Amino acid sequence: MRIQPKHRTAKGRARRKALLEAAAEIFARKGYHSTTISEIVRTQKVSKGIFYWYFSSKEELFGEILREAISGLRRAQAAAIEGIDDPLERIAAAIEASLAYIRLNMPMFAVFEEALGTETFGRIVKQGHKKLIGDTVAQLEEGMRRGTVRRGDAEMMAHAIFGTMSYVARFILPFSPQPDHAIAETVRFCVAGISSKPKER
Amino acid sequence: MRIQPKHRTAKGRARRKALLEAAAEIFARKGYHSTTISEIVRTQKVSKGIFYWYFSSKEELFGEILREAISGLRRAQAAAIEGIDDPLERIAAAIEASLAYIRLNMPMFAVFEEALGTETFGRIVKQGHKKLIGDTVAQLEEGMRRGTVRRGDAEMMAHAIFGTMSYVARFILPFSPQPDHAIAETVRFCVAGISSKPKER
Amino acid sequence: MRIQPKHRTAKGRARRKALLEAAAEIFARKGYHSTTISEIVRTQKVSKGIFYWYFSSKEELFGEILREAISGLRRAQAAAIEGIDDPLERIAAAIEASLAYIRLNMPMFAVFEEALGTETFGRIVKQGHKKLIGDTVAQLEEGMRRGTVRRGDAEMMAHAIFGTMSYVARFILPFSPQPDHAIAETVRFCVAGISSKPKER
Amino acid sequence: MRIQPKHRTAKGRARRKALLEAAAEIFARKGYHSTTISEIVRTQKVSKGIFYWYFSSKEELFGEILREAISGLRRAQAAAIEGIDDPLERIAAAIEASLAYIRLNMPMFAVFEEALGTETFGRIVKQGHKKLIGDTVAQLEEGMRRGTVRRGDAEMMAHAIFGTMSYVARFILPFSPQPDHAIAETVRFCVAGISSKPKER
DNA sequence: AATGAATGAGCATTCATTCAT
DNA sequence: TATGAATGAATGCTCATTCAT
Repeated sequence: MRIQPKHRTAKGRARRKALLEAAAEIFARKGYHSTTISEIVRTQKVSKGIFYWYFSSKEELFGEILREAISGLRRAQAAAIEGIDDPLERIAAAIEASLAYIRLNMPMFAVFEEALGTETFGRIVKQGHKKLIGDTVAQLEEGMRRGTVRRGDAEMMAHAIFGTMSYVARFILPFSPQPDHAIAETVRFCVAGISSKPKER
Repeated sequence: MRIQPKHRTAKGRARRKALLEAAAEIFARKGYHSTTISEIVRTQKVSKGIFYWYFSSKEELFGEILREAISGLRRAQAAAIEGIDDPLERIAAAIEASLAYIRLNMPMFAVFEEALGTETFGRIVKQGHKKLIGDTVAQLEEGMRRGTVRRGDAEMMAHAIFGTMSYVARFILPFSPQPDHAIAETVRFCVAGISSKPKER
Repeated sequence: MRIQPKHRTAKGRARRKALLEAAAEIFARKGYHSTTISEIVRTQKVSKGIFYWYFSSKEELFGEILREAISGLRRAQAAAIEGIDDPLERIAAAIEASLAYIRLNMPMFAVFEEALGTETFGRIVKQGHKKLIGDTVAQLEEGMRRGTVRRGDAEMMAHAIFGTMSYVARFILPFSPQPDHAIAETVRFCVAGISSKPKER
Repeated sequence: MRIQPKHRTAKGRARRKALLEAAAEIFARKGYHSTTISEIVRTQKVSKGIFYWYFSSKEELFGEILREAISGLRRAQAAAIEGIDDPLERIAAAIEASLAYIRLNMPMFAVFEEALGTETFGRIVKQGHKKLIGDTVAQLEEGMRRGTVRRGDAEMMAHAIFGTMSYVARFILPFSPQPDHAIAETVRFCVAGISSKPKER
């Protein structure tokens, strides 16, 4: 996929980044199909041709954005759980961090579903997905061993958490007047859903 | 929006329905943009012109499918909770019924996200959404009053439930070797997330 | 390649034929690459979209023209030699008929060379070529058996005849003030090149 | 047409030559239109801008290659006939030399036809053509005077010879397992086609 | 009701050429 | 000389929609 070792000058790198970010924003707002190269370059006031100097196709661009979004999320989660010992708390922290990350950095997540349906992007999304789920499953199993997480199908739990999280990030947070409250409630819901202890936390 | 006052004959109604169902199937499989009128009519071996005799536009067709999917889901939920008294159990039953319904009847749900992003369909989906959430909120509040549901933001809980549910329906059920297990685990997760009692159910 | 059993009405068939002929003429004049769909449809004063109702691509169109040109030439040759017994005379008649055919019906032959170089069309041209050469080789071998054609590499002779012929058709006939003279001279040259007898004919 | 008065340094001249040769090879392989400046410069690992330092346009570059190919052919022919007295033998020698020359030095000849069709290059090719034909006509007329070449239209004979030759060079030699045999057969065919004597040579 | 034909705006992509450094 | 960046016109093709019959 990576063919060209170009884009050497600072100006070039800046332009590429600007195009990438503009594209991410428009993709997030309109979806893959409704986003046109024309619109992307128009926001940067450059010619259409230059797009193809920096990206080999619309498809490749979208793939890059997708991959970056996923790996950014994983990094955010990894950073959030560092130094926390209890698996339940790690999961809570990861959820919180994920929601914050998605909210701040990536309206892009909205396009995941559309991408999932396609031949080309489905694989990318599914791969990222699998990794994210795997991360959570590891925590859950550790929690079950320690007794803080109720016994059950760890993978299904991870999916449920992910589903809740991605839904809230996309449909609630962007419109919520008190996003922090929404985040806290979501964490509470998920933790209650997997905890072995009565309620509370 | 436009309710066609035509299509009086039985043959006409049958044709319209056939087109609608063919369209739903293709939309679900390929998404809104990648579905073409050409393909829809091809499956029915009719000319493209005839499509515009039965539907005024691609948009209108999709809207109709969307609305039907949502109202079908609501009907399924309503039927499922009938005769059950405890709100927690009603919710559990509704989740179960919803998952079953989506699984059987509506790959269409996969296109919701794509629709949400658009100017035109976003409203439709959001409206249906609001109703579905409202249904659940009513149950939750009743449960809080009765003490079976833990105190908290009922709307956020409803959202969390809906998020989990729609995620599982789309990404887990279609690929799961034991869908019934997946449904049961999902119900368990959600109920645990809102229940005021220790664990169980 | 043939997918659609459409183009059913007389008007449709007429339009397709008109587009095909217009395309053949422009291809012949400008070559494959320099011919645009825009120009083809412009000559018929129809929209660009309609081109794709009748042809699935520029490539397919060109292939069809190519195949038709080749098979037309073979038919012309076959018709010309009918009823002639002596192989040498058959060849002479075939050359004459070919030149006449190409001159009248097919400036298209000019594009053969361009086509030969391409991945896609090379095969088509080569196939037709092979058949045409095979036809001539058969005559030559018969002539060698009967003693009217000098012994030698029949295939190379056939190639030489074909080369002379196609060159004359493309570069001489279109500009010659006396095409019949040019045709006669070409026949004379080829016959002399393969004949076993002194000069004459 | 434009003779560049620059490119004084040895390095510059070398670069120009390298680009020219790379271009010739690609033109020959892919044809004029399918050859891009990008590809040409890529083979030399230089930037696209530099191309326009050495050549004023793609067109000019191609014209230069065309002219060089033609004059090279004429030189090869002239060298081949030197010291031979009989016109028939001179022609035979010229054909042989031409075929060898084209085979070794110039896959470029394949692009002649494509060039012929264009406004811009047609003139160049035709001019070179005329000279080559003129050379042969002179020999033929001398041969007719001396009685070794049969009476007839010398120009048409020259064309026929050229046609055979260019066809063989392009379509037979590159694929022939015994090119020398093919060359000999071609010479035999042409000589027989113009000779006044029975057969032989 | 139904069809084949037709439209036209729009899209991703390519490429010869020019420019600033 | 040399480069990476930029331009802009053009191209093949798609597709929702309309029309004449």
